[in-house]
Amino acid sequence: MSDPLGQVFGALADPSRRHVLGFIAERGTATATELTGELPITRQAVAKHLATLAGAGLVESERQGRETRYRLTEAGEEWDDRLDALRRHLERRKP
Amino acid sequence: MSDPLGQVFGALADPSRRHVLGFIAERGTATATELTGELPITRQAVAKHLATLAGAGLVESERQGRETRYRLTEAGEEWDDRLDALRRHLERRKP
DNA sequence: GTACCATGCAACCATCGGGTTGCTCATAAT
DNA sequence: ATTATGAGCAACCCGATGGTTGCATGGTAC
Repeated sequence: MSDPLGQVFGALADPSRRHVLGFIAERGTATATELTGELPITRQAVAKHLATLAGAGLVESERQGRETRYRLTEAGEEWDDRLDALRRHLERRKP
Repeated sequence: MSDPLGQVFGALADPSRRHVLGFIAERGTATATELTGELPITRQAVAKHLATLAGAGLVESERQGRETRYRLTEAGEEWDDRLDALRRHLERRKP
């Protein structure tokens, strides 16, 4: 809908989605079923989250045989970094 | 609900809310009714947006007589700056 | 070829979110 | 004292969202 910033913020607003982003970031790549083991939700729910992240341009997929591997886009990597920075920013400023 | 980052991202996901943030940023301070003139929505809708922004810690209010003036918190100012930077970031990388 | 495994798709459900209208309350302004 | 203005409920509407279950499909492995 032509509100790129809105889509990105919307995507990052959900904790599961941030977790997914972080997990892919440290693994380099992941599939929906792999991610499912990491979260207390079904594979289909994970798939939806991945679709949202893809819609926001943070993640992209490539089908390899019977599985679909996701990896971060450049924007996704930038945001993963920013998230780290933000978390540290919060830690430092709170206690 | 103890997901500070989520609340902030959620707050920033909405264009009206980003507009409100920017408007207060350049004015220094604003009331709900003032803001209403800036957006195609009712005063009550604006009030809800302000409540959301306040909940995310981006804005704070102070009642002065019969009006309630809102201004940015420190976090709010930081985010307003980051938003500017992000927009410029997007402009530069797209065309 | 048969069985298995990761996906994809669709319907459905409950909650949330952005928005509205309508009314009351308190503080100015006259 | 009356009126006008700004704010604060509360109830309601409806579309989006996070989640589920159930089933169909297409590769892989035997």
